[in-house]
Amino acid sequence: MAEPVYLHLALPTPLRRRFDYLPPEGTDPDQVRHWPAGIRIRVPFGKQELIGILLGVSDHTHLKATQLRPALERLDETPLWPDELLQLCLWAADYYQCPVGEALHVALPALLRQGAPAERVTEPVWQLTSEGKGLPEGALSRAPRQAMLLAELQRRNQLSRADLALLDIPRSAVKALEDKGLVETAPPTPEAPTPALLSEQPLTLNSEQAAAVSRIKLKGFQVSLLDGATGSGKTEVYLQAIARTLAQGQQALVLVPEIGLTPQTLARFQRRFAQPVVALHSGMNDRERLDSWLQARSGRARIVIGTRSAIFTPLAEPGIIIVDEEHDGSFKQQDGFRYSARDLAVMRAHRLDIPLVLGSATPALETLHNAHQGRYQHLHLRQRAGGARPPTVELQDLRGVTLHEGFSRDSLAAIRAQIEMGNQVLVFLNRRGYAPTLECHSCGWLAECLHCDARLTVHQHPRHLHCHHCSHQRAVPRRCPSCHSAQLEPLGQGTERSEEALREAFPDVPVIRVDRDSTRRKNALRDLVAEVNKGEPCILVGTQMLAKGHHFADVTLVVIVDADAGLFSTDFRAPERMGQLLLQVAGRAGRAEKPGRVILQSHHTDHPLVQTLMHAGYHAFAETLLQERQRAQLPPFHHLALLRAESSRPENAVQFLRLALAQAQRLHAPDGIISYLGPLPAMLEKRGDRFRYQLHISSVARAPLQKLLSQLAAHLEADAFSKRVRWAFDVDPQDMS
DNA sequence: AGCACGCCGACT
DNA sequence: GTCGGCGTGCTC
Repeated sequence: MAEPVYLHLALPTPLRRRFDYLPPEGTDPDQVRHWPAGIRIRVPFGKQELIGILLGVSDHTHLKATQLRPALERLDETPLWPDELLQLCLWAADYYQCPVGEALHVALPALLRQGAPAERVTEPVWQLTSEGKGLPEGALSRAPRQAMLLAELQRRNQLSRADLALLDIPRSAVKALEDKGLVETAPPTPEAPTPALLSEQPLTLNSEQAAAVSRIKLKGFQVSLLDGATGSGKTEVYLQAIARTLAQGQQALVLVPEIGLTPQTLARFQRRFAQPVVALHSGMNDRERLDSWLQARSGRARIVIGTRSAIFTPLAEPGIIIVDEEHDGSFKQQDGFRYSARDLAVMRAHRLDIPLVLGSATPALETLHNAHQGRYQHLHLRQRAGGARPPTVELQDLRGVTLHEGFSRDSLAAIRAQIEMGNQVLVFLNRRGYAPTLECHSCGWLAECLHCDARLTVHQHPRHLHCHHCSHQRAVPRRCPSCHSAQLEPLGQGTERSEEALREAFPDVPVIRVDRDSTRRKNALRDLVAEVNKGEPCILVGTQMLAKGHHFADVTLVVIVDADAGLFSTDFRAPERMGQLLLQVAGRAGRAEKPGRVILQSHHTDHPLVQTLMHAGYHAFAETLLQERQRAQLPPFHHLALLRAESSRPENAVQFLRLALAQAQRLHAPDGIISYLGPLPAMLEKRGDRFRYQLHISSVARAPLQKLLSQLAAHLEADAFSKRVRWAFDVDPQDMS
């Protein structure tokens, strides 16, 4: 009789264990022995059924025969990931101290998690009818979406549903052309390789851009930091580096920040390359995401552009990875599997032995440090492409100055001057809503959230109080709940209030607010951006949504209402983020021939960090911060991990962390290598009725920290007390809140 | 995480 | 007399 054989599976549970099963009933053990890692297996689990990932097969198990149950079904013929990517996921689960099953789960498109077949469903495609082909160019000028569809079909013959989504062409436009008899559906033609590489001429590079492209390797591992101010033409460098990769028959993976994946970004790649481009982002439905994923895996898609989780896209012939705006916080997942897509990109490129480009105008301190250490190649783009001049930046000292709804008289005058000259103005304020809180003028009562340690934000459209931390909402009280006075006043500035104030001050120009609330509707942001890009004078008021991924060529003045947020935070990364955000916003001005001007309103104009940023620039600013980090033994000089715990009972979370600290100290006594801090309350101690605390573990070296975390995780999981709290590690935390 | 079991308060 | 609150325990 054949030796018994056991399946070792990763299951989507928070348990840090692998689960062993018997092969499904009726399978031949000698065949099962050859099942590859990375296929999905459906199994019974308690009273439920789960889909697990096969990690391996062996003739050993630590369990007794009575404890084992047979698996139900093998779901895949071939592994879902190439071995390279499965290994990367396993490495990441270990590095970020996340249960393997959860990590592998996050790395899969939703439909595959649910058991859908890993095959493309062949959908019909749209093509022109003979009547449609006869139409002259520039027809249907009164229906721009339909005209765009027509133009695309004339250029590319056929468009799939995914192509339409990528080009942002609504189904209504397709339907309209079908009804007119200009467009018809057809079965998809078998895939023919597109011979042409480019569908438009590349731009001429300036000397720095050309040098950058030539210094990016064609083959072999290399990390390049492409360090160039807004408008210096980083994207063109990416495009030309990608073109070389495509020319040698390989694919490109491009990661962009969450709100950076705009239709404009996609359109730029689509326009340039005659080869299939697919996107992967949160705005797509499950079917579209799976389709892009499968096209990347099969190698049909030659360029994959996606947000954070796209780092887990399988590629048939990977050739280059690009991470745009690499400093952006959205590359770090903030719950569950807390991975950094940028850091994993470095690891993946290394394991694939291919080049990686990290691009930013304001590189992360970690990245700059790596460049200084010679681990990354540092490529500078100092010239502004297209001859645009950098904006002039001036500080507006607010001390002792009368403010009109948050604006100084000088700022308002500057806005007026630009509007009168027919230009556009951008007002930046990183606070949505009307006012950050509601105060009783007679007794000092403040509107606070019942579920969090936070003030409620006043909103006017519609009028209500809103907690930005737990999404709790309440009506605005008419009288103070404490002293019954009617003198309740909104305190401080939000985007809604600035919008209102600017409308009153400038009744003749449109004031356009851009924040999460004003862009909730589908396509709202696109429509607002299109409106602004008509070039008519207007005032844009908005949050950091305005700072990323959008170009407003006619903006000549940027007013930053409050430059001080972040100077006095307890989060050690706050000043870095402040500097990056200010420069990103400032970069919106003066992109075209028109020179730009930036006004920074501040109560701390003589703060050394503000001074350095203003007068010496981002690199000197970053240098100062790096020196502070070194002195304070913070990242990137020391490595940091948090053990986070939360519970509806604060004493449970604190007690859990105390036990964890004691255990950690037994495993690795504090010495010159590892040190401990805490338990400390999180920045928002109570959030959504849960009390949150953290233990900081810092280490001079990676390896001992890694070893400690693995051992500690095993101990914690075995401890019965750990079941009373929600706990997780956050390795390389990006946000201390 | 799910999903069970298990023992104490306000309802038909 | 039951429905259901969430504490505790288990899942190959």
